[in-house]
Amino acid sequence: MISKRLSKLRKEKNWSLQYTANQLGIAKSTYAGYESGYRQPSLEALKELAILFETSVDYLLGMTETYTGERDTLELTGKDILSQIGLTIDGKSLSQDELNQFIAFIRLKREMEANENKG
Amino acid sequence: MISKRLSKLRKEKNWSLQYTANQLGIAKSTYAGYESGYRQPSLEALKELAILFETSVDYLLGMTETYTGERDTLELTGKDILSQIGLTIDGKSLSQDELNQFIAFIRLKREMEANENKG
DNA sequence: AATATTCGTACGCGCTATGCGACTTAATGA
DNA sequence: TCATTAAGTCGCATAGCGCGTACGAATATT
Repeated sequence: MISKRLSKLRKEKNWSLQYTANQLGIAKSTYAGYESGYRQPSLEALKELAILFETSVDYLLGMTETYTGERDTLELTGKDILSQIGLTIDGKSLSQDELNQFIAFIRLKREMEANENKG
Repeated sequence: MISKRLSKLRKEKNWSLQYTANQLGIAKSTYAGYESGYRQPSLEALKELAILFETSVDYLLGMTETYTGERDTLELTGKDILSQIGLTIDGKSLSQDELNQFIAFIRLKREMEANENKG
């Protein structure tokens, strides 16, 4: 069950086994074992998988059919978001300027990916 | 994390280790190992635990309800930060991949600014 | 065309740690 | 007092996790 869902999720993102394994910090053969059903991930690896694929552990294990779990979410484009919650990187707080640049960066990246998928 | 939650759930139901193990069809020492943190359940056992305690696997693993509203700052380089709080841009959730790129981007930007100040 | 790189798949090995039964200790009741 | 139940710990056998490695096929690079 978990193997099929992992395979499905990875292919949806057009990721290779090697790239996915790199993201997780594990060997390619290890991740490949998860997808083939030859291996089962440890609990720690399982959590990492859910985070990487933006889904829930319950979904990976086939406990639920719904894609995502119900985690608290924070919309970064929200007005005055930094006054609600301070965001830091390496202990140094993020400026609104930096956040705006990031949002623009992600929007551009997503747009480019969307164009790539067109062919 | 999982050990604490199991212990809490079992005590809420006033179940003994033996009774709980019987419900799961495993040895008492095995289940006791889960609660003490000495052992980790297999994925199959994990699912059974979630069913028995009428909860989710994500809760047992601490993927949900770990984010407390008390926190006023969020360190983005924190491990498994996205398991604590989902970040979205334009409603679409941010992947760990994208977050890593952002962190690298900000670090580079800060480094360049530091060099500019040198002269 | 020849070579190099990337992809998915599979195998063997070392070693961790899982699951079990047996044992101990403490608390409760007949 | 003895029996019963609960909780906790330990040693052992072995299942299986994670890794490196290697293969054929497909794609990219020269």
